Amino acid sequence: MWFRVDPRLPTPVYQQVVDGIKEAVAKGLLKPRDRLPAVRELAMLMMLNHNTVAKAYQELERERVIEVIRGRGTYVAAPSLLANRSERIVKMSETIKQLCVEAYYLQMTEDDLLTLFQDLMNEWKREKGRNNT
Amino acid sequence: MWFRVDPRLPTPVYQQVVDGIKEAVAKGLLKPRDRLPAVRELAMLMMLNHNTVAKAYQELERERVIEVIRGRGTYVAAPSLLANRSERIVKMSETIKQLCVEAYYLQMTEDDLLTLFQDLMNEWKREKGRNNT
Amino acid sequence: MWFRVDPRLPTPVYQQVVDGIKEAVAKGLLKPRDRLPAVRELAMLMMLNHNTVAKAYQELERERVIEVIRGRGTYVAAPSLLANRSERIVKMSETIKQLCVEAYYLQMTEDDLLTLFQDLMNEWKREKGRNNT
Amino acid sequence: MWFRVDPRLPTPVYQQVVDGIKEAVAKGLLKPRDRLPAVRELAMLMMLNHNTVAKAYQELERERVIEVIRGRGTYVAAPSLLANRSERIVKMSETIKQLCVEAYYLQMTEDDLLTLFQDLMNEWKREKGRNNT
DNA sequence: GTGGTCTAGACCACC
DNA sequence: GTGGTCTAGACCACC
Repeated sequence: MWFRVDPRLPTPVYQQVVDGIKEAVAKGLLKPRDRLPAVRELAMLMMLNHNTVAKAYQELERERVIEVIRGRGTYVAAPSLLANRSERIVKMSETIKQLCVEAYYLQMTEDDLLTLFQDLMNEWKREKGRNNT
Repeated sequence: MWFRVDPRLPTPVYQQVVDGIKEAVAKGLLKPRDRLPAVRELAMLMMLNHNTVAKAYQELERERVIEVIRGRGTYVAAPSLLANRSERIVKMSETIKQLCVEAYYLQMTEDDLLTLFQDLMNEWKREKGRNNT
Repeated sequence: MWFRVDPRLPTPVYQQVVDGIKEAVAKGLLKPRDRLPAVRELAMLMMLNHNTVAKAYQELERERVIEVIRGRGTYVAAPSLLANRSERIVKMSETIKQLCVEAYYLQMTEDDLLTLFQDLMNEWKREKGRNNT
Repeated sequence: MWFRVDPRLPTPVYQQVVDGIKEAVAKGLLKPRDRLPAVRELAMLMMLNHNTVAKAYQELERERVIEVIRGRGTYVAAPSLLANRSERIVKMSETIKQLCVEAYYLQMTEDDLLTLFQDLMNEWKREKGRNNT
């Protein structure tokens, strides 16, 4: 499977499934039109109840990450853009602010943070490249 | 007060208090040795149950953000370094990865993200400068 | 074809076929005694499983919208009146009530709703006129 | 209670709860800031499982009809407006179109439909007036 | 007391 | 085979 789930974490299991699949799509491990495992199949593989996986799939469908075709199966959706530019920037800014607070408590300098950020972006880009060829 | 709390958000109220105070400290609005309001005082000001504020203070003390001196009051702690370098990098990397996933779904290019990141870091630095003079 | 079908919608595909054909008949695009495509033909045209189309035709026959004559084909039925006046009013009232609830949440005033209703009724009438000449 | 639920209907029970509460709010039986029964309380009253009611409440929160404050209770939300004018008109038009199709099959004339519509709107207005005084 | 999550297991509509 | 719903019952975090 493309991700793991740990029931001991405070994050609900169904949310971990949502995050895991979103990450796999973002990385290019799952591409638009790819078929996802059936609800009960994924539940079996990950040792979860089918209701938990169903809830994750429903949430992913609501976020337009996947498309559920009843009686047929579940597929990765074509990318779609909902929010406008300014809304997107507000959202990203919020996440970046949290990053800065975290960096403060880990006593990283602004330069350390910027360097780490650039390194990881490059690695991320490379990984996506590998998955797309 | 240095932050706001919204009970309707899915984030627990006590966690919002924790995050708000950590952010105020990171921004320099609250400095080491500054005194925080008493539990019941802050609860009154923010219209919260005092148990909620008490729980937040306990969590902040556990994270060594504040120091509670019984009978004397609650103070912002001097900065301390707990994790070692590699642990710190692992933690930050996890947060940055989440940032990349979020950026993917908002269809931001790597360049847009990097630019936004640099802009916000500069703004953050300026704001800290203002609070420290 | 006189309508479209989207398997991703929560409405079952066979129901979309039923609704589409009923709408085409109501608009006068299909008139009594017009011949409908054979099940497998319509299935091919709309890229559907023939079982799905067969189920839709069965439902339409049950509602007396179409008539299936074995070995001959499928035809739009002559209009017939099943329910009595009071039952009809109860049914329409239920639908109108849902309309009012929806209007409330879209914050439309009664006047806006009435105006929109009258406009659409006129447009509907004109469209039917065009199809009947 | 302000509505009924029938498990034999094809509409899922949790959806009937959603519709029932939305209707009660639209009619003014429930007003902003009113407290709803606790999940388990409503479940008991309506002879449903608490999970079913919880699912309904979550859906209502997503649609911004109610606000859930964890650990405290559930309240009717202040009215909010999300869609813009043209989107709202598109949505209402879709519902009105369905109304016209239904009217055709019940062989109501346009005049009958308009009269019925106006009558029900007046009744609806009166009922809301009663609940608001 | 409040809502949220999860498993187990049954039943159902749809394709 | 596919996803969706529902009950029963347990456990949990939060206020």
